[in-house]
Amino acid sequence: MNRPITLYIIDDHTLVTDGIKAMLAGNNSLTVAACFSNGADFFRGIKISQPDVALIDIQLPDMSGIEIARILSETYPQVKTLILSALEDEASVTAAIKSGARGYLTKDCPKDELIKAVESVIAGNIYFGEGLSERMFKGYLQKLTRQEVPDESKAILTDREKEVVQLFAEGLLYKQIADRLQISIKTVETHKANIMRKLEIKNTAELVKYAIRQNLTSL
Amino acid sequence: MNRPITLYIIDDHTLVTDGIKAMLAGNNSLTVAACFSNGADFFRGIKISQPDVALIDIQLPDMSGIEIARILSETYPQVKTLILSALEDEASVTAAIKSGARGYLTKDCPKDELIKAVESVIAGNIYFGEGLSERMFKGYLQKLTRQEVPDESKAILTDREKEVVQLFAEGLLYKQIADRLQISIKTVETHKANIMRKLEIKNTAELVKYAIRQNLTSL
DNA sequence: CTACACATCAGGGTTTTCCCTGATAATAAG
DNA sequence: CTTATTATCAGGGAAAACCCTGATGTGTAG
Repeated sequence: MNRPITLYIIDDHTLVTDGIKAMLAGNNSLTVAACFSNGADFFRGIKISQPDVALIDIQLPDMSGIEIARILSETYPQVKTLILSALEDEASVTAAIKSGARGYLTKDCPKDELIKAVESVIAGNIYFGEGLSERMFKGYLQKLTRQEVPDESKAILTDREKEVVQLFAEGLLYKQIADRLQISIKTVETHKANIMRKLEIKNTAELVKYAIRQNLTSL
Repeated sequence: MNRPITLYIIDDHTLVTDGIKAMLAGNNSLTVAACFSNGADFFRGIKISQPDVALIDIQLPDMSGIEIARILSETYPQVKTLILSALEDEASVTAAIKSGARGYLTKDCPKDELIKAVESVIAGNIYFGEGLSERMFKGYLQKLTRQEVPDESKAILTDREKEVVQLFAEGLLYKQIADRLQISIKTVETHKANIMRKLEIKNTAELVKYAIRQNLTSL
């Protein structure tokens, strides 16, 4: 028999990691080598030994799973990464692939799919849950080759723009932001417009949510 | 040996439900009788047969776990409810207890804690994860008995106002909200003003954050 | 019956935001 | 040296949001 496939899980929800471990307990072709609850711990761990596959939750306390996948694909390209997410929005999926991940699983996938996904990426394939593969992947590939996918995880915003986002997310008015940053209202307007264009969002509510996701403001 | 404790799980993440099922597979004092991925299915199921404990995720596609707990405590008070959440903010915890839930577990709790929690609520206790019990519960009790703290979880908002909050948090304009709710812009203005006064907030950013905390909109 | 909360709406004015078309300077990259 | 990016700013008008005062009908609890 072959050496079992080793798996690292990066997820801060013990119930999820324990659950996966329990599910794979009887499976001797797949073993959970280690679990990490945040990015920092994971990177410490991977220096010591590398798994075949890393199953990474997208939402982590210290950094985004996408960011981890990106770094991982550069530093340990032989480690296949699978992104695990509660959501299934196109932006996250495309961001996941752009980051170098080999697959995208939602937490509401059937348990068999997890095993299938792991075996699939080990075999060198890219795996997406069910209908997702066809529905999104083709369209995505077209976009990818043309470099026109806006990738939130990469945060194309400049430092100044991030400051502005943060202050908007704190609820400040244009005038107040202008005073705080010692610039004119017009400049704040320009920044806001640029931010909205870059993030492809249309209202302040989305801006606030973006700021929260990026840890620019607290909930 | 006693009849095993029966458990219903309400969570739309199959990985979580399957995980818990797998974890409890070898435990014969506790069995997962059924899993539901949304509130509607759950209420259909509970009409047929009632479990001892319902483990309810706070974020569900059709309604809040808090709302389910509230209804459940009124219609089937003998069913003990445990709220399962990814977050651990005070507002959610207090909301959980006010809704009639007997305990609050975060998804990053150790697996033993789940069993402990279930056994604890069956024994008639109220269970909170670790430090949470002392850190929050006492303060909460004080608030409850004195009714003098503006308690966000109490959500003094009317149903109509919650609808308005939700739509604002989705980024809709006054006009769009008016159209959606089939009322005039002036009425939307009134609702917004009342909401802001009640919540003691001064800007839309805070409103969005409130909506997110209350699960009225997604991040 | 009488409050009280709730949801509805109006007029009218002020403030803020949004949108458009511009411009300038500094700095970095090619 | 040219080009791109970033950060800065202006004018002017349209749209939206905000603020204040006030009103009506419908329930519901005492």
